Amino acid sequence: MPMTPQAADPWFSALSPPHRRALLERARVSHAPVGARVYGIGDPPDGLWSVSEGEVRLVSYPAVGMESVAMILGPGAWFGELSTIDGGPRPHDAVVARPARLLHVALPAFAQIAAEHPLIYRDLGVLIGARQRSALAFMGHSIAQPISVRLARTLAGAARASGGTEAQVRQEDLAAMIGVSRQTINKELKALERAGAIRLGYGRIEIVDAARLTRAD
Amino acid sequence: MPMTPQAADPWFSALSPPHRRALLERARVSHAPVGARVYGIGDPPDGLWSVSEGEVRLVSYPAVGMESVAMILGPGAWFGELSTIDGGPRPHDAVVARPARLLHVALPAFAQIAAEHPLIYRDLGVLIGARQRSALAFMGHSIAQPISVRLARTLAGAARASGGTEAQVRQEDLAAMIGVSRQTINKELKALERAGAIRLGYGRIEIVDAARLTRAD
DNA sequence: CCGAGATTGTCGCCGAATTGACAATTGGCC
DNA sequence: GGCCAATTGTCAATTCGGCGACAATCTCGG
Repeated sequence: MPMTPQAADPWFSALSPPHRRALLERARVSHAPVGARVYGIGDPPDGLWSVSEGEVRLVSYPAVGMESVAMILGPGAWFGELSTIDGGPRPHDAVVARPARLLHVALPAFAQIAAEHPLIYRDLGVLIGARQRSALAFMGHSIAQPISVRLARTLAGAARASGGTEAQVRQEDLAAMIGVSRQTINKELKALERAGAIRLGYGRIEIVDAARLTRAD
Repeated sequence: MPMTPQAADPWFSALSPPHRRALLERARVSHAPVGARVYGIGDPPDGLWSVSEGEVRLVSYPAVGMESVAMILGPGAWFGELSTIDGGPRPHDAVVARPARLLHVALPAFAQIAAEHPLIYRDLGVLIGARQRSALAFMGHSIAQPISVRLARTLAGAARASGGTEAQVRQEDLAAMIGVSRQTINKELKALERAGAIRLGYGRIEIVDAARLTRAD
């Protein structure tokens, strides 16, 4: 595990060296235990964040009493860019799912970076664009693809975020991400396990055969 | 109807005057008939566009033989920002739905603007951010809200895009936008009509009582 | 003015997913 | 080590929306 997992992130590693350096220099390190809320939905912006270690999840509440995990962020991922660029309220809760070391570029620090490197806004736009492309792909799937396919992609994504072959999610989380009931997810997962693609555990799912998983049939 | 409907667009009108001027100065006017494709899905970026008159729709194809209208753009709306900032392929087809006058800021022109006004990238990021917030809201609804609510919001949005109280969409388009069958949409529309919220026509839907429409129950 | 194609209105049947319920299993904590 | 809460596994009943089909209505172009 490298000292700077940010180097493994496609967005961050594509930045120009001065921009990379500026972000890292202005960032403060902090640690947060499981359950901590980095920021809450509706909060005013407080700058840009990155996960160095552990896991952060962006969750929203589409209806009262319902919780939906929108994104799982592992080491190297940057987040909080939307409110940072447009100044609007946070669209998600960001909660720590596994003990985390975080980088935080506070809003004044970001403003200083921007004053020195105005093109940092272009980078931020590219990051939002990447999120937008993910969102578009997700919407396409949710309308057109059967549950088995969506489940397979969600599983693969969750495992990739954690950087391994294991997704630490409850079946109920998967259900909320995809928008179906837990019972339906359980049935599909059992089918995937019978097919030898995954192995089911308590609060975690191990991916045994990634090829068979994504070749959803 | 003003000479520059762009002034009515919240994004464009919030730009700094120099940025506004730069975009308008570098833009070329063009006209396009119904059915014309401004750009196609997968195309390399060719710059930024805006609707001056008429209507453009962004459509995607989540599955073979399936067509889904993602967004309806009326006078004043700017589009094409995603590929312009990240250089990636177009995520949609942009097709003309009503005879249109368009503004086009070609990629080299945009590069010149950016060289002179680097902060234009911030504006572009804000525009993508607005789209991202819409997408997040949409995803929340599509998972959690009943069809009647999603239909009401989609109708309201379609009418607003056209700048009036009438949405020029086929029921089949609504079905594809929301992700249900045309028959289901028809049933819900009939219910809304009985409730006095809308009036149904051939290829168009008139909104009679916007309050009753959004107070979906 | 009229015909062809497009769009809407409405069946009934069927399959899939939700709901509600409950037992079995697991993991953490005192 | 043992208890409690959380999670998983599974069932039956029921509802909801999809699909195929077809008539009715509308629009547009010749």
